[in-house]
Amino acid sequence: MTAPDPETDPEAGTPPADAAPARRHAAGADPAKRAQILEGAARAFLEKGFDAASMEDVRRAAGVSKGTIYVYFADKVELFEALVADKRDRMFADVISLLEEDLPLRAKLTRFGEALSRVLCSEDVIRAQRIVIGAVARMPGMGERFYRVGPSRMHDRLAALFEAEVAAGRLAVPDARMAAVQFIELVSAGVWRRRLFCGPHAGVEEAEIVRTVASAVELLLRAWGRGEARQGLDD
Amino acid sequence: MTAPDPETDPEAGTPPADAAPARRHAAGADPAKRAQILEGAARAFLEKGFDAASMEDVRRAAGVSKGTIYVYFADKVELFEALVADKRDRMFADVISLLEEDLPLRAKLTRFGEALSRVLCSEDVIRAQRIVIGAVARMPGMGERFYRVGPSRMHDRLAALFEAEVAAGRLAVPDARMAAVQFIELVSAGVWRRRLFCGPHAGVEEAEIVRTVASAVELLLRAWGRGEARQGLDD
Amino acid sequence: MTAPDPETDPEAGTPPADAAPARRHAAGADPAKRAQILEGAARAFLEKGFDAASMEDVRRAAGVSKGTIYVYFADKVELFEALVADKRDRMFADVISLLEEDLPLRAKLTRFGEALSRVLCSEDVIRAQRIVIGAVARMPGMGERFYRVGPSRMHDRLAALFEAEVAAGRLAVPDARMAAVQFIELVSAGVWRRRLFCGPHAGVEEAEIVRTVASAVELLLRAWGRGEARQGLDD
Amino acid sequence: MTAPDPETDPEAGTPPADAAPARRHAAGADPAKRAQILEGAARAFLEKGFDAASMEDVRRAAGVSKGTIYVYFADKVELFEALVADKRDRMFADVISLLEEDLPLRAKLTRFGEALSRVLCSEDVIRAQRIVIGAVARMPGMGERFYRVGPSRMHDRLAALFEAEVAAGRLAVPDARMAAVQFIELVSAGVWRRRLFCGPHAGVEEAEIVRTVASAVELLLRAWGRGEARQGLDD
DNA sequence: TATGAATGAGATTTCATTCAT
DNA sequence: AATGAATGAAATCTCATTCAT
Repeated sequence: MTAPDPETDPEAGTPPADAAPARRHAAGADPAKRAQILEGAARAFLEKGFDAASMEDVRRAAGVSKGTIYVYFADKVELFEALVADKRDRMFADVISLLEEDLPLRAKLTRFGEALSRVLCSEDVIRAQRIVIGAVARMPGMGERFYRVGPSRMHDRLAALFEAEVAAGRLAVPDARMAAVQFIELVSAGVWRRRLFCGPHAGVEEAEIVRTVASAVELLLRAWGRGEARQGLDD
Repeated sequence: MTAPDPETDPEAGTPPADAAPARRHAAGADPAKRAQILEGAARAFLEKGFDAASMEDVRRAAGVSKGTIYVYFADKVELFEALVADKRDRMFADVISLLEEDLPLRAKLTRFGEALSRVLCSEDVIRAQRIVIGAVARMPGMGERFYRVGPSRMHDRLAALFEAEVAAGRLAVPDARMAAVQFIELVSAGVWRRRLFCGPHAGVEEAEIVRTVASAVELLLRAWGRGEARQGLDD
Repeated sequence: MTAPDPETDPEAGTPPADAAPARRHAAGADPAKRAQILEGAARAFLEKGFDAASMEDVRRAAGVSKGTIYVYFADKVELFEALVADKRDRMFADVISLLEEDLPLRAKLTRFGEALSRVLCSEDVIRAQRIVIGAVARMPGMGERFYRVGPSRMHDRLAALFEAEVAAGRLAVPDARMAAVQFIELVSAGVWRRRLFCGPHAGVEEAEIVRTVASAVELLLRAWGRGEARQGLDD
Repeated sequence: MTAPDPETDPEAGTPPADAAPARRHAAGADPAKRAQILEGAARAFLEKGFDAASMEDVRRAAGVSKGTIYVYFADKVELFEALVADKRDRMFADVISLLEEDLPLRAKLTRFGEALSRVLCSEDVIRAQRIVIGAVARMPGMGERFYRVGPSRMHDRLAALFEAEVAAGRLAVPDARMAAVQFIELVSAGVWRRRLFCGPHAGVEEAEIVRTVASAVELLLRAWGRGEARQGLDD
């Protein structure tokens, strides 16, 4: 389901780490060192951005030598792309899994919406998105992969859910994918975009997220909810 | 109404060109040359991004000498901020003015939504937004000003419109501002975010925008429309 | 006596200012404007040094346009050399004139020594000397002219005085010029060199100068004084 | 006695080269490379002066890359200050040591005076002094350190010697420090100052130095010498 | 003749990348 | 295989000088 996309998985092609209990890894093939570098890179890039962070910053944060970084990654761009690929997958998997839970529609949408909104608008993730967006001009492939693995996959899952609900007679959406896209937009309506452009506004956000998601759910159900899904809507 | 905010208007403070019938402009005060530099800067920055575009790129695109650029702008950051301030105001004013037109609600929302979505998702504006977002970490003020003059002002106008419609009995939204924020999010649902991360997908976008805006209007009216505003909704 | 050395007088060759009461001067020939530029240059160079002072600093201090400066002086170096030539002459003339006064030897040497030391060690003159010395590598002629017009001329005058005193039987120096050189060195012994390398030490200098000159006079007269010139020396 | 002043010793703080038997030096810690850079800097600065010599000149003279220079020295000023500190200490130590020799007063003063005068008036040292003096306005600390380590320390040593001679009945100076300052001024009387302002006058200097120092010694002893120290003075 | 906006060569400094150890 | 000192291209910015007005 979240099997690594060979095109985007930088580890593809390296011998399986456990093939032999070798004491020594081939050049650039020690997964622990690779992870260590990525961790340092994450710290350095998140703090300063892609251009402003120097390879020296990365080296210092990772605690390895510069030469080693270049054994594992061909250049700064490849390191950054690998880093994004790495974080990306982790980030979205958890949120998507919320859609698999067995809950009433309204509750499921609410939990999913809040989780997604919290993640997307958290300081670190906002910074990461800013950096990725800012780098799209120079690394177009990376942006597209990010979108495909993240938002786009989310749209697919949610659309499938909506189709099931339509089949079950609890929703009357004429276009499940459009509705899914709209819902995902609505759960961070006003918050995500603002956070992208503005610094964090001291702590107000959790309440805002709850309110925004509730409003998104209500808007959706009021427009397209049927049967039990309309319960509690003062019509 | 859209009078230039003195704090954000980069041209504010330059002596009026007609104070004296001087043929010669003061240093850094020739509006034509200033515009020429900004035009070159726009080309250079839009093509490569803030960091990747060098002042030499700007110079070449603008067709002036490096020294001249530094007569008009103290440094690269100031040049970029001036450029953003310059484009920003022009960009949003037109769209907002569509809300003043005398049209039925559904038509007005559709026209406004399409215009906004077209602007926000056009190649140049997307590039500009990517660069601004990518630069927020280093120039926080600029991002905030952009948001305030653009999206935020839009929210205000649309919320006012919704309140008037509520008073007129054509809408039943419980929270006009939330609804405004949601609508603005919906008119480019799925498109804006995708464009931020991905390159242009040759030509498909106009149709997508029309479809998306129509869906946004329907969702809103289906949920909160009253009286004549519900006409045409197959309930 | 202090007639302008044609080689060093930058005004040489310009038509006499009063030849005709012309309303308009030839290009670069208005002595008032020339003086105005030199005055501004003095302020700018004394404050920042030759390299650190920009022609813009000079222009601002002088209150003329850049173009005008270049009408009067071919380049920055020529301006500086003219400035030095200008100040130089004024500076030394007053001190030398003290040697012409009709006073007993001891008093004359004391007055002359103190005046010389005060001038040479005053903040502005120290700054000027630092700048000239620092510029010798690039403008060797200027340093030599400065030395010839200043210290060297001083040596000549004082040597002549000493010879007269020898003839009068009040001094027994075997080498009048050497004695003159020594005396001039002694009147600012320890002070001038220190001031060249160090910043001003709040106010202590006047007392130090008096003490130093007194000691210089005593040393000279104790070694070479004869007759009445030895009065007051506790032998 | 001439132990390096930690504040002014640029090599202080570098890890001892033998802490580990490492073949490889830490960044900016290879003394040979450091010396190579300083050597190049000396050539470049002595030839052109501080401002006129570019880092490119230094790089060329040193035969290293520009990046390497900036590994060893934070910027141009720090490089220059390190260079001055480096030469300064070497320069004065030798001369001062001459005062420790066991010789009759007259011979000791003569040898010391000639050595000092030769050093201070040699072409390279004169150039160095010009540059330091020219840079005092921008780097006041450096000028003061130069004076303290050089002339000022010299005054102290010589004053101590004079005091010992007074105690031994061979000198009757009323103020040993003043006499020391005077003597140091006298040994290069007329030469040092002239050299500061003027270029080298082919080879005449050695004879001039001998003559000047002899005259200085005679002046001092004639004024203040007692007992055996007066031998040879035709009174 | 005086002006000052424009010029562009050149200055200092940074940093992604390499390669001898 | 890992290291990190060295590299040098390229970036930003300054300023002496020119020339159209």
